[in-house]
Amino acid sequence: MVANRVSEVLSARDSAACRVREILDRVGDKWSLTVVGELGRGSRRFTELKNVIPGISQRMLTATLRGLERDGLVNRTVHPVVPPRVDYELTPLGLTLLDTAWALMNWALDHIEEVDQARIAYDKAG
Amino acid sequence: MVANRVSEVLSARDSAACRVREILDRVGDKWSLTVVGELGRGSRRFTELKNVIPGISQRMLTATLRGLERDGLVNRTVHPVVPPRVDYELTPLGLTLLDTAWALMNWALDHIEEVDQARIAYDKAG
DNA sequence: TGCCTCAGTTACCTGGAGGTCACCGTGGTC
DNA sequence: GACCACGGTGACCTCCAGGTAACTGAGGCA
Repeated sequence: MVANRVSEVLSARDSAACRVREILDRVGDKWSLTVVGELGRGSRRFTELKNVIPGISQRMLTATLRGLERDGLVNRTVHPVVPPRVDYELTPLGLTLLDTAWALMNWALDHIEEVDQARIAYDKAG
Repeated sequence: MVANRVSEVLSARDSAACRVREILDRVGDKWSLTVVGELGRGSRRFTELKNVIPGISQRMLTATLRGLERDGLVNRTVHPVVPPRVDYELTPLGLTLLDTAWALMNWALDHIEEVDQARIAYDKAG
């Protein structure tokens, strides 16, 4: 994932921004929070996720789910049937992350328009 | 910044995860939140930021600050003196983002250790 | 016999984030 | 006349996140 890119230098720093970067390293990649958001609605199969998340490739869905599983945010349950059936669901830890993601979402809902306006103004002033 | 990488496809989606991605596209790059965090402590000059943020290059600090300014999160004040003096500070909008970043930070403080443990366990299980 | 589904894995390739380094103008100081 | 601080800008390069496409294996079904 995006991880480790930053941690090198910043691990020494103990500030708020540093802590924020640690989670961004873990879930700030292209698909993690999207997947967590979808799993927030309930348990999902691999192919269900693939179909419901537009644009995600099979490879990236696998990689994202592995990353989330590794971080203890998602449980992977394999049913030994054929064709294979694999269910994914949020762990309790994953649910707490979902809550925090909602805080982010609320900020977005409240302020994204302001940001867009600022962009337009900035670009017009150029 | 990281922006526009995702927006293409996901702009159609109206889910929580999508909204979260919008902000991650804006502030999820390598340095933005670190800079916002530092500016949360008060107004800073360009060189002050460069010195206090370990590892950031001049080019990236400039780019990051421009991005934040463009998004209306940071104010840039140029004092026409020599040598130049430029002050950066959070706008009110930037302050609201800082609050949200703190929510993220608190999640990190509370759960990063769990995540680390999960990683170790996952890697050991292979 | 051959094709289907599901859940991947692997090889290969590309775009762009971000790093390094050199350069700029201005005016004070030595 | 040379060097410094400050706040940049631009050329160049590297690395890797993430995309595409082909392949896998096991059993059901026709």
